[in-house]
Amino acid sequence: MDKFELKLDQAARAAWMSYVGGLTQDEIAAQLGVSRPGVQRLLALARQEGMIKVHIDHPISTCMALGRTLEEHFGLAFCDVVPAASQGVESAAYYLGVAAAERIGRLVERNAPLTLSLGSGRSVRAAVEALDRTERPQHRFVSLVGNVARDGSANRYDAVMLLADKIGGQRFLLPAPVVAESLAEKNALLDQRLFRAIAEVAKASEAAFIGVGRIDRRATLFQDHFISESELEELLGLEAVGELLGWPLNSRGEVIDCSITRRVTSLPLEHFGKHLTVAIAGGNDKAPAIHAALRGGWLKGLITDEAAARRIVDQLPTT
Amino acid sequence: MDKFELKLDQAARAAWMSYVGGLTQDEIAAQLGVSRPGVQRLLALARQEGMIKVHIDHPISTCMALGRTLEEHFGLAFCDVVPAASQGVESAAYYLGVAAAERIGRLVERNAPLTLSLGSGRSVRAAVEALDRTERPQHRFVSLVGNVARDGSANRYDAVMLLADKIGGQRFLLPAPVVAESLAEKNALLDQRLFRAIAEVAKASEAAFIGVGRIDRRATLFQDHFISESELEELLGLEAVGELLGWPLNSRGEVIDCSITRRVTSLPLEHFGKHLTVAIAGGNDKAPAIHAALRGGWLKGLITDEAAARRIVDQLPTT
DNA sequence: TCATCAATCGAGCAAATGATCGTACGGAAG
DNA sequence: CTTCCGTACGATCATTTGCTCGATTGATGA
Repeated sequence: MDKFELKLDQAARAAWMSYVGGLTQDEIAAQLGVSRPGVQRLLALARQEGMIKVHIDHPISTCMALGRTLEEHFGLAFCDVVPAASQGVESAAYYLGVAAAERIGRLVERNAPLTLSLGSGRSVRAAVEALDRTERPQHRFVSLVGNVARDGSANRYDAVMLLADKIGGQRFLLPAPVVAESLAEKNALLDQRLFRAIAEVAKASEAAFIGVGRIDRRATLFQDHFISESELEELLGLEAVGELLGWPLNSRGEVIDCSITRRVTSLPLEHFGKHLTVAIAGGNDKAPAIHAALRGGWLKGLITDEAAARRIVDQLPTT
Repeated sequence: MDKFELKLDQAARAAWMSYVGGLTQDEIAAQLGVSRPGVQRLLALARQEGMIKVHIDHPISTCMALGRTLEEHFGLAFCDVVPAASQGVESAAYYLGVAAAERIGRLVERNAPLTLSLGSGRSVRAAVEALDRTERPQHRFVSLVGNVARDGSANRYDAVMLLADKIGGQRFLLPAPVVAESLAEKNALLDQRLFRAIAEVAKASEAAFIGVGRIDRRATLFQDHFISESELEELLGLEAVGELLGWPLNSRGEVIDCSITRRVTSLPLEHFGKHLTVAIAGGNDKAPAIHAALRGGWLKGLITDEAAARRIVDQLPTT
């Protein structure tokens, strides 16, 4: 056992004494024969290494009720609703990420090989960041959207690399922009053998965790220059309210046919009919986009927050 | 939803924000619109109601190694070793109780009807106290030792009542002292229809969680006046080192035949051959008694602490 | 309607925790 | 063997949490 493993062992013991035994850091220090700040560091290490699993074993009724309503109305396999965070976009993504990590964790813990696909987005990334490490080299992870921005840099919200690092599986990335410059460029990309091979892996995946994009000036598609200002206006003019994997949707959840749609390089949404397609998205501002995705019937699972869930539920026809 | 349920809901939300979201109590107070001490009270309520489940997802190597050694040497289905507590008997029982509650919880969570039997003892009681509530009215819980002390009061360490309250199952208590005043009294008790009915339920149980008693002046049998001082000396003279369900054992784990043994009203240990019989006991002083029970082959599972485990392992023949 | 009692609240204080900074130690390289 | 760099430690300080006590509010009974 090397030094780091000894450290982890001691951190586990300190964590056990603190969280289970209810001892103070001073008490633990006395028993382990280290200083009080040393115990503090051991506990911090235990938290950082993801050893401490906290589960709140009591449903929050309002979140549960919202989730049940959305499951029933849209025929979802599940809908997890986390408490709303009112402190900024990062912490909202973190809450969603923790809940999503629990779902992803349950899928990847099995031994039979699994092919899992990921979209992009801040919440999808947060989910992978919140996921604990494990060793399942038999699994495969594949990107559903291109991981290259228009300037050639990697997509900042792509998480397949990190997921494969954590779980040890094979990784399949799309070296392409989500929206091509032209129809010719898109066709050239789709014709590439690498592209077709990755598309086949994606089609074979059992589950997909994806974000939901909004269509406004803060949309990633616009901010990362995949579409121009005039194209944004075109989408808004066609009443686009959101996007899934780059495909723009109107409020009924229909993919809008326009010049942008023809240049999207992602696998068409129709291919995901048999997948467990799970969206990870929340926030008041995202509610219209999430609602559209639900109405379009593209989703089998949803991980959202209270703010978005409430806003969607408020707009459902009453029965 | 009544006021207490609203309170529990709010406590769950505060707990989620604190333990999962990592927010401070001031931050939670701002979001929930209550005072900071109010949040502190909500978190205290959440802890008191057992909503917060903490699991340390990393083994402590020394505990694990001791457990594996004892499993292999004595052919146990499992051996859980918790870190030693050095702060007094109550906290040692608490550590053992938490680990045992996890095992009991896994058994009772199933839906198929289960019959579970319990011995008595401080650690058995601590296990039931640490167990979370659930609703399984189809289960049955039965006492393995009489729940009546010599003066007619209820056994202070009997936990079947509490267990049945928490899980909602049927309860079968033995209205008898663990050691009768005389052989005639014992025979009269065993002849009672109620007694025989409860004994049949106990025989039908799949698992039994029992304590291990010591034989010295601090033994419960002596302190609660089931045996006299001269009888204690008799047991010590016969080299009794421990007891299971009132049955005294020598260091080889054999039940000692003597005047006390003939008056014990519990089900004889031979009846438990096919049960998952799990002892919950720890502490340096209990090590000889636990070791005797192991050598006698009476146990299929053990939940102990590091101090006891190390002392037993140190006495095993080396190979 | 008023008085009393119980429950809950928040201010404030003590205890516990989280983090920073200066120092020391160990290992590696020259 | 010496020097330098990186890591870890403990003292100390700032922040957070746990708890107590006095005050307030609400409910119940006369």
